[in-house]
Amino acid sequence: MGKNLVGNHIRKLRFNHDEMTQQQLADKVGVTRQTIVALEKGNYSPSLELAFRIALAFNLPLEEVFFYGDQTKQ
Amino acid sequence: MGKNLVGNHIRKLRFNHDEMTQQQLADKVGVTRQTIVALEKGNYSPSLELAFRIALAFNLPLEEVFFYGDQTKQ
DNA sequence: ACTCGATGTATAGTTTACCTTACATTTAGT
DNA sequence: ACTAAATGTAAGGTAAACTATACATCGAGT
Repeated sequence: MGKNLVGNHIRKLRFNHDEMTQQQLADKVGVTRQTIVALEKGNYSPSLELAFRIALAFNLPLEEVFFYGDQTKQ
Repeated sequence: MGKNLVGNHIRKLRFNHDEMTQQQLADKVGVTRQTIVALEKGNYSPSLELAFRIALAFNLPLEEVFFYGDQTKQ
């Protein structure tokens, strides 16, 4: 119940990005698949450093992948 | 020795922002002064959530406060 | 029917972000 | 000279991010 205030579009972006799999994204940004799973599920939000690497993996600015202010909006 | 790849402009921004003190910024974003000190010194990078709150405190997009890719550049 | 890749879930362990407290140093004001 | 605000530094503790391993489920091919 971490009251996670940060959301993300990782799952959506993975599919827009040539059907990238969790494992492929994990490898690309240098974490384990478990971490990607947890982020997609919203279990916790990533470190800033990891957030930057994920944004880079999608060639997007960080704020188009992650957003502050509750929920699935935006 | 965290090999911190994320840098920030917090100290600079504090002075541009009506001479805001470490303590004032800490209060505004809901952490202790020690955390601000550590961030300014580059001891570690903040959580994504805290990064968002700090950017909000300066009324700037996150990527104008924090940057990825080594060093004092940018 | 069988295999295999992708995903979901769980548990235990390490690392690091952040807190608390405390004290020392510098600078400005009186 | 004294005080007080702002900053630097350090040590011990908690919580959350992340790893490692393991197993289970589901869908697509063959």
